[in-house]
Amino acid sequence: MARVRRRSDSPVGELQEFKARFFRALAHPVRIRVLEILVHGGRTVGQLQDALVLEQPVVSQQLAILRNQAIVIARKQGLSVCYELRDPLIGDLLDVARRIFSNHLVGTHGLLRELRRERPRR
Amino acid sequence: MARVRRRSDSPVGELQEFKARFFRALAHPVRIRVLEILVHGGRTVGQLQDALVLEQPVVSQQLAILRNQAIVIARKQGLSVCYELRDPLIGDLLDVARRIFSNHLVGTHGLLRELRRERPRR
DNA sequence: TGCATATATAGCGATATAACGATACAGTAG
DNA sequence: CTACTGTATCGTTATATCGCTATATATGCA
Repeated sequence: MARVRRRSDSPVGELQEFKARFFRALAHPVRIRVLEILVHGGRTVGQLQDALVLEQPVVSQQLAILRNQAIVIARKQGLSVCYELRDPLIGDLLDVARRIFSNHLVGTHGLLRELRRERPRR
Repeated sequence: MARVRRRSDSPVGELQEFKARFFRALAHPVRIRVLEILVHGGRTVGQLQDALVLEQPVVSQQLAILRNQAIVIARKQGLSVCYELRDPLIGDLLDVARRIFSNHLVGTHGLLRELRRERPRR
């Protein structure tokens, strides 16, 4: 059965590929945590390393992925490198995501309590 | 050099794993496109198939992934199955993402023009 | 120059995800 | 029951990502 295609129906294209790469960059627990920390301001690699309790190469590697998608930017300051969000909207994105999880997790995991503990920004 | 950990520094945990799984479900061009369509209302698999110009198993498979993360829900209506967003906030999430891309793409790809063409919802 | 600190990248095995074709299942009609 | 339509799942191969270790770069200082 041949279906009729409306003008507004557009197939999957380059723009969706681009967006998918962006979301893929967010799709890792360490990178999520990094962004949650950077929402509160810039941090050096060493500071992130301590906060995350991870080996240095792990942190640098994940930061490189975020850098490649221009989600964070790096500023050299002396011997260390300070990372920050390229766009504060990233914080908004995480907030919306948190609200979605909050709606969804009601009654399911004990994760909900932990989620509630995360304070809304500002 | 031993660094001091602040009380507010928490390592990567289960909650971040959960969030990462969520973003990973978004991290695919077909799934992005599906959600962009579902923002405007429920669609059957066949309707999505036509809009996306893809084989049926491809569409079902991607829908299954979105279903597993409870991003969409399925309602049977007669012979066909209608999918819709579980939470309208998903649309908000895509909007914020679009604004981030818009900031970022200025002057880079010709993708920007295509992005601008996407009308804000409501 | 030589050394220490801070960060970045490379190499590699294990695992996961993607793409694609074939097939199975569910509901309705006859 | 059989056949048909709409949807879901399976199986396989190709590719990408992860986690880890070793190593490389870059900067500051003696």
